[in-house]
Amino acid sequence: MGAVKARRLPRAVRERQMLDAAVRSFARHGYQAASMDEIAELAGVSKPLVYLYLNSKEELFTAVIRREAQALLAVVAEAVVDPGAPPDERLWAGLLAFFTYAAEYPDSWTVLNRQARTHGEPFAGEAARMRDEITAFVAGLIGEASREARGGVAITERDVAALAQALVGSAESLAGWANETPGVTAKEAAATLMNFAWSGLGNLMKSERWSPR
Amino acid sequence: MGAVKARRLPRAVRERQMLDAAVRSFARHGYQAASMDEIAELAGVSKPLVYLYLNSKEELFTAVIRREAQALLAVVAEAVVDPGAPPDERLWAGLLAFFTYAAEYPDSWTVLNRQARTHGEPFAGEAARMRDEITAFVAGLIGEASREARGGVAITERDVAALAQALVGSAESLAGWANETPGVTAKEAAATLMNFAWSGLGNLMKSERWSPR
Amino acid sequence: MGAVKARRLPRAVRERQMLDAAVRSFARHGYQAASMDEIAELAGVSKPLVYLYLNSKEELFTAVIRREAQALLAVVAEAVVDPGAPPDERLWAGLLAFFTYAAEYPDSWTVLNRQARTHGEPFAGEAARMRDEITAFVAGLIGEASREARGGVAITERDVAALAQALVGSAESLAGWANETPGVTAKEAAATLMNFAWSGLGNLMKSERWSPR
Amino acid sequence: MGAVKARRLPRAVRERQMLDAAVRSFARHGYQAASMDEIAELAGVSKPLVYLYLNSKEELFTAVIRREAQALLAVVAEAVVDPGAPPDERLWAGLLAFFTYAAEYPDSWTVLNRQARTHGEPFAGEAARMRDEITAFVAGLIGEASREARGGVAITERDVAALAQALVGSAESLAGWANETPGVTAKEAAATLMNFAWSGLGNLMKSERWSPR
DNA sequence: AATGAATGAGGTTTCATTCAT
DNA sequence: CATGAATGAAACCTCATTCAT
Repeated sequence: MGAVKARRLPRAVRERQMLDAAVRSFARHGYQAASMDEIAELAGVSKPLVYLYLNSKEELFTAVIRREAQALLAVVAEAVVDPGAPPDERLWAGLLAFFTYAAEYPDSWTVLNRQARTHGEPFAGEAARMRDEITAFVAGLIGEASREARGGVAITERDVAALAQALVGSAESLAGWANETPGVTAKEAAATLMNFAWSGLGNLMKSERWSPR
Repeated sequence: MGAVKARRLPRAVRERQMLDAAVRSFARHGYQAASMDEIAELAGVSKPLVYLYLNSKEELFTAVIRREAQALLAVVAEAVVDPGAPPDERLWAGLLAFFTYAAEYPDSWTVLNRQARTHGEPFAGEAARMRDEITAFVAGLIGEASREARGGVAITERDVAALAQALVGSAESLAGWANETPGVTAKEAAATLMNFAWSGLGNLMKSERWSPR
Repeated sequence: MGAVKARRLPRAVRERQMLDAAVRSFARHGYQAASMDEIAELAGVSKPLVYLYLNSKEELFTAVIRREAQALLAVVAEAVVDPGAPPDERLWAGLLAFFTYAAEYPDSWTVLNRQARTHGEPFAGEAARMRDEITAFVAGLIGEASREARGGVAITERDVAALAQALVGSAESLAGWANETPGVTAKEAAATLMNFAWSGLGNLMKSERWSPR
Repeated sequence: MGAVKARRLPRAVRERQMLDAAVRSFARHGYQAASMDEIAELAGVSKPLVYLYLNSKEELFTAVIRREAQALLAVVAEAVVDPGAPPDERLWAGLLAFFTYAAEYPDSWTVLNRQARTHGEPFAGEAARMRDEITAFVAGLIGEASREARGGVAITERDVAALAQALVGSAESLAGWANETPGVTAKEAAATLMNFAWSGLGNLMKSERWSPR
């Protein structure tokens, strides 16, 4: 009567169902507006079971953020794994992987980029950790490129950090735009960003700087 | 000496106090977690007065978003007003105004950039309207620059839109980073972004494009 | 600006406006749902003035009931004033006056018949007083008729009271029905009731009683 | 000994308790003045459970009206079930059942006759449906009697409707009077009404009509 | 392993009523 | 005389969370 009952599933399976449901719910309604009732129903289990496995709404959200962050990081890390490749190719691979992920799992991306960062501690911290990791990776690439660019001036570490922030921000913004603009592929978004960013970085390193007046 | 408690103020004054309080509260806790109780207390009035003037939590948040969006737009618009100036100088002026605003009114910026966009309709739409306006302005500058760059290849409208998204995203990201990194000035953030972005755009127009492999 | 200001009217006039507004509001929304705000606005005055003159919502409602009850009683009393006329003609005149009043002032009738009786003390008591007066008058007529009917059996006082209740209830019900059935006149309603009631009473007095089995 | 507090009852039982409590509360205070807090307490449960099962105050009141209307209708219908009996005996049985119900469940009767009809849509409509059903049944009996009365004049359908309204109004009024007058039995009230009404109807059919002047 | 039954705590909203001019 | 400004109190409703089976 009612839903088909799938009883006695192993814990790991049940937990995955719950986290999947939670991702959807948190992405659509936000942390506060998402209700444990809806999540349990989406997951096809009763509420007490959610509590038995995930303990509280806060822990559930944290678990969601952690899992999704790991997934995104894994996808990107896998793409950029070749340490011998030149930095621009590694950046390209990473961007492609990132835009593909954002397009393929929009709820996951929404949770990471919007909900987690918007709803204070401890969620923001959890999300920041992942973002920092990506930013640090990007900063590494920029530093690498700057060291390879002979004859250029040195770039301070803070400059590198700032540039990485800018690049990551571009990617985040483009991901949102790509997701809501019909017909924009991950590849196209990545290409736009490479053109925009890498040339700018290149000039920077050749010390062709822009200055006011 | 100095009224400790100023009672019977005219409506306009009270409304401003309430909106100020609401900006703080929404920025710190988010739309849902902010309580009308706290907002009323921050504003130094009773809850019913907030409802008498602003009608509901939703309308209050909407009013906040509208007021803050207007304020940000006004500041930027004022900075870029000179239509005779070259596009890079106008962009520079706009960025400087923007980073200054974000640094000076971090709660306002948080509400616009995080809370409004994260909490669904009708708030997201209200915030999107403002962001679109800024993005359109940036796109205008990019288009202008592209037309001035002789010998370059044409840039499609979608390219321009994408680049504007990227640039705006960079600015948003840098604003957040500047606000939480001690010692970073608005001018510095703006300079980083100009170097990063404008040169990239310049190369783009000279059709020095990056392409994979 | 806004409403035309009619200032400095004599108190009696203002009070009448307020009571008129209150009758409408109480009839339409009921005692609780009617708001002092709406009543003040309907009356074209500010809320504090309502309180200055009528003191509280409860007193306002009481004043309304009293005024309307007086008005209805006055109308009926005026109709049945001729003490020399036979009881059936006096009843007829009273019914006609009553149905006419209910049709002409439906809000007043609603307040008296529904709202006052439904909302507990002290309102129910106030309305009961008026209803009792009418019922007593009807009982008087019945008693009179019964004494005139020679050869009949005596009717106990309680029978008379019960019959008066029945007759008054018929009238109340018919008034509601007449008001919501298009094309039914006060005269028609009164005629139906006379036919129904007076003959029944007549038979009763001739002791042609109905009994079960 | 004997569970002082019976916890974890099945839903159906709890729902009944809640409806019972609501009948009491609505009868005593009216729809608006009755508080969900009091109803929950009367029912011996917490407020959230009331909402879980009945959804809202409005739905609760509607459910109450429906249940009580069904109960009253059922009682009356059961009494008049014999279609072979002559109309006066069927009326007598129905009246007896009705007065008995009103005496035995005064809160239910108050809710149906006063509160539901006084508090606007959708409650009034719900109550009107039941009253219309009863009125239609009475009208049927009157029509039946009129057809049986040979030699009389035809009674128009509107006359029949009006007479039914009058008879039902009598019954309502007498029920209230009986309930608040000590020592009046249901049988007595029913007898008074039969004497009053049936003879009047009889005369009507013999066309012994009362007319003014 | 899984759930129907139940609630404490807190949120938004409304309204009669008063103060100070 | 008249009112704009202001509030205490209480209502409806929701939700994360737990108990008992």
